[in-house]
Amino acid sequence: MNAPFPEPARKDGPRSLHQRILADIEGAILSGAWPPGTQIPFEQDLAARYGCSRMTVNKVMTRLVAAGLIERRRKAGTFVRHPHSRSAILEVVDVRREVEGLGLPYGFEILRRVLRRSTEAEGARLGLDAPVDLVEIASRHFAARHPFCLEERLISLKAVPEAAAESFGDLPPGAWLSARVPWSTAEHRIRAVGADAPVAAALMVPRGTPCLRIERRTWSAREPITLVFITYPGERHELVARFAPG
Amino acid sequence: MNAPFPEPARKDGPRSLHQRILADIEGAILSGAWPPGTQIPFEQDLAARYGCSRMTVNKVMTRLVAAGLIERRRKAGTFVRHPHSRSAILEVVDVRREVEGLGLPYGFEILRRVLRRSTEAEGARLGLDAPVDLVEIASRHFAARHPFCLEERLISLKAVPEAAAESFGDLPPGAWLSARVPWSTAEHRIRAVGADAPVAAALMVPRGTPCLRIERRTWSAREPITLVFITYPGERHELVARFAPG
DNA sequence: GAGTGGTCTAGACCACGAT
DNA sequence: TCGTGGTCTAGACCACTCA
Repeated sequence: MNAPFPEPARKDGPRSLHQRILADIEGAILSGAWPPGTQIPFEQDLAARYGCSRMTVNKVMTRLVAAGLIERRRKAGTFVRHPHSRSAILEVVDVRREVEGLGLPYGFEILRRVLRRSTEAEGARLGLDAPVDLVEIASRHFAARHPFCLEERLISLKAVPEAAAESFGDLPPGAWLSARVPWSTAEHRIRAVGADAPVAAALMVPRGTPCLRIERRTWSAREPITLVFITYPGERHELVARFAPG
Repeated sequence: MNAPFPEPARKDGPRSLHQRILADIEGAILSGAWPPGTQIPFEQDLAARYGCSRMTVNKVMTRLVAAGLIERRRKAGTFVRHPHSRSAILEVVDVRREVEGLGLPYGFEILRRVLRRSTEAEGARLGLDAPVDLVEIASRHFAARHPFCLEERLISLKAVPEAAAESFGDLPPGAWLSARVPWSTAEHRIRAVGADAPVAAALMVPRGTPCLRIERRTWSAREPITLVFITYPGERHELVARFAPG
């Protein structure tokens, strides 16, 4: 879990030294070259490597801590943080926590799991140039034995080959992915929809019931990882986000 | 538009010097003591004021720039930035831009405007200890002469006394507020709802139509500013947010 | 106890841009 | 032109925490 020095990112671009160091380290983390838990070289070593003073490296590290990409412990060193969310809107992907946060027992069930090639429409949604192999997983999350939400997910096997061999019997795909794959960008699209027949059946509500539907796409350095639709039944479910300006 | 030195925030708390400086300046901006456009004292003056080196002040300023609270121009100085949004989820409050971004002509109409005292339920929602005077405004936004969304808003006159005299005939309340009041925290709650009778009438859709409803609350340094519900009809409307980890 | 990060200094030179 | 921010140095001391 130790990292060598980061590969210099691009020769062009960054004017200042600390911007270059920042780009190198950020690149190593977001590309997956330094997966979560990796120990980053010490400030002194990085300073020597870049031929600069410790202060310059420290400024970069301070920014990375503020950005939530790394955590630091005195004497122990600096480590790549595990993926995390910044707002409740993002935490929705960990449905288990959401349910348990309500004080309800959590349940989980796989409805469908298929290995196949991406269709043209999916390729467009995922921003693909050419079709890729993927896993399609439909699953249901329960709270106190009642359907809580429906999850329909595609995982690109080009980005995450291990997903082909995973049954997701124990760990829901969202949690499995977030523990394994670092991501650089995510996009949410949130809509109100009326339940169509399959959704109504899965969630056990009348057809036409207003549902909150979240589409989430995740990339790692331009490579699409996953596309997921999560559908919550009825008017009770709320998505909450808190912000500060900047 | 020039600022004196910032008032020290609290005597307790912040351990390190640059944390104290950060808290002071951030406090001055978010409290409204330094409104947008205010010129902040020069680095050298702040360093002298706090009895520290310029480097220490600079570290704070760099963080404030990264946070988007200030902008800096060589030779000119450092200024408090005008309020801005970080994601499309926040930009939703400027419905006009949203509509014009679709290439459609924008329209706006006030349905109701009432000066009154807050009810108990509203006080709870706003996090008030005691009732306050407020303005209640219902308005409708149009795209290409079709109802685009319904806006139901409360503005606290304790936080924004000028709102009592404002008719909102020209400028929608959202735009009026964001140009005037700095905010420190906002909270969104997003739900799917079926249109009830008044909503169905205002948006000209059948009752029960799934609608996306956003509740947005905004505070300035613990003082509630506004509570607004925005309801979009049907399944076509999407809320989009893009994130990077950290 | 020793090594790490946390913080800070008192300078320095440069580039930009307002005047 | 020349004052401002942008960047960087080569040290320093301290506190925490792991071994």
